[in-house]
Amino acid sequence: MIVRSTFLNEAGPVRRNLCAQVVDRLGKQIVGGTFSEGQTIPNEAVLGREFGVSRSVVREAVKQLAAKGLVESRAKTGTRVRPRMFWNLLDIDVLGWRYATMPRRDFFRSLFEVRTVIEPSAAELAATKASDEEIAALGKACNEMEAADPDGDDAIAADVAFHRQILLACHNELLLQMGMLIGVGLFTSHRISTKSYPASLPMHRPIFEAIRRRDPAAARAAMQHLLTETAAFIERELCSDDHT
Amino acid sequence: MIVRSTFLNEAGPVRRNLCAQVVDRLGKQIVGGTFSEGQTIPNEAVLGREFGVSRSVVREAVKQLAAKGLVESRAKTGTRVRPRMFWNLLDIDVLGWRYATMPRRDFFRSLFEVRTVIEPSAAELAATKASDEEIAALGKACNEMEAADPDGDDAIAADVAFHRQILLACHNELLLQMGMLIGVGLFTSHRISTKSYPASLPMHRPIFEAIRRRDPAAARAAMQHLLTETAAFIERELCSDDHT
DNA sequence: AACGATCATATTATATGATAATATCATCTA
DNA sequence: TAGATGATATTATCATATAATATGATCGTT
Repeated sequence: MIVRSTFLNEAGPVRRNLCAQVVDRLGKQIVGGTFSEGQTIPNEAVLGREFGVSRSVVREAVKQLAAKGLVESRAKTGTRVRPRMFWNLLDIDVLGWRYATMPRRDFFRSLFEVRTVIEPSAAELAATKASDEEIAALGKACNEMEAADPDGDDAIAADVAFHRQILLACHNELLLQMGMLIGVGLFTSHRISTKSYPASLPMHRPIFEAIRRRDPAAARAAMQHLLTETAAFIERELCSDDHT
Repeated sequence: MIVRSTFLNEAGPVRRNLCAQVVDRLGKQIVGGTFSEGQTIPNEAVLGREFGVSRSVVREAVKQLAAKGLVESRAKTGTRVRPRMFWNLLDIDVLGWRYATMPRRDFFRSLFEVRTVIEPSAAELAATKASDEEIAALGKACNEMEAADPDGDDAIAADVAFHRQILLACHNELLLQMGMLIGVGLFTSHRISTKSYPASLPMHRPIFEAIRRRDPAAARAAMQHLLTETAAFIERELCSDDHT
């Protein structure tokens, strides 16, 4: 049942520890709602049988999920799912599981709200603090966006790189990491709505130009514009598509 | 050497698992710089002897640290500290360890930069989306801030509650969790600079009033004002104090 | 000498089984 | 009914053994 991925070193789903696999599967189940809040999940021995691994592996996996705030284990009581409120959504895994199981529309709205909070301010900050090298890198990212095949993976990568470079220019590690969360969201976006890329593409260069001119207000405005327009575009697309 | 905290149920340092203790101690060491980037930490057996616990406990702890991005373990190679860039700073533990070992001035600047990015936008958003109940709660938090003894713990708690309530009113789980990170920072702030509380207190009510009037622009401006002034106040205080 | 294959070794990865700690629940007693 | 007591299930910790695997050494070939 379990694929011993140890033996597949090729392309496929990255070669990983059994423990990591269990974390992933259990995590998905919990975030996906197989077990509801407050419910106790099967005990370690049962999970071990279910996943085809030893109790030690299950334990290590459960500990990791506990560190992510998903569950809490206590002797005799068992391990129970903590209220969603305590889930560490800023954990990249949790976020991924969440994005994967969320209704599309909710996902987009939530993502763009966060982007709207962070990115315009970040652009403003970057216009103040960016070094010449960072500005050059941003220009390069801009070029790569324009050069990439809109339907290929390079396009996504270039888009993510552009936004990441702005955060990088803020010289603030916390902001940078928040940006990486947004990056995860962007990847998910692209996978769902391919048409938004060509639409948003021309709005990127003005952001770069503003930052290069060291014009914070213009940078903020340009980023704000990009986000507003892109959000509206995707909203329309979702409307015409279906009503998931 | 190790205190079996299982036996002390009193006030003291919260009763916790051995595993959690090891996570905490090892985590602090790593973030604090006892081991530098790329360096391999002692193997599981040695760490076990050092902390006075079995290898299994060390393993579970190391797995958790790996989940936080601090280390990476591979067979034969051992467990090595990952580059700081990969550390999951958005993890509440990592952030705490980091704040504790950072120079004060850097800490404050970084914190206020993040707050300036998030909170004005959040205030704006809250003015749009807050429910009547949430506005009432915000008002209550405001009253409690004004009523609290400026030197007591209640003051900090009320301050954190106020800012948290604004994030809560945004109805966005990601923003809320980012806010909780700021909360951790606020606690640290208060512990270092007690004098900033009375200074910032009168700037809170205008924020509440703006949100109650559903005036997004005013809410943003009021929050911006609070942050700018408080940051300046603390900067001055640090200057006159010492040069850590 | 340079290079590649092979093997020894150290370390983590996984498995297994035993004991301790502890929260829940039923039962008993006042 | 309330409180104490004990049985029980489950996690917490420990100890030990085996497997997998990456590093570095050794050796042989060119």
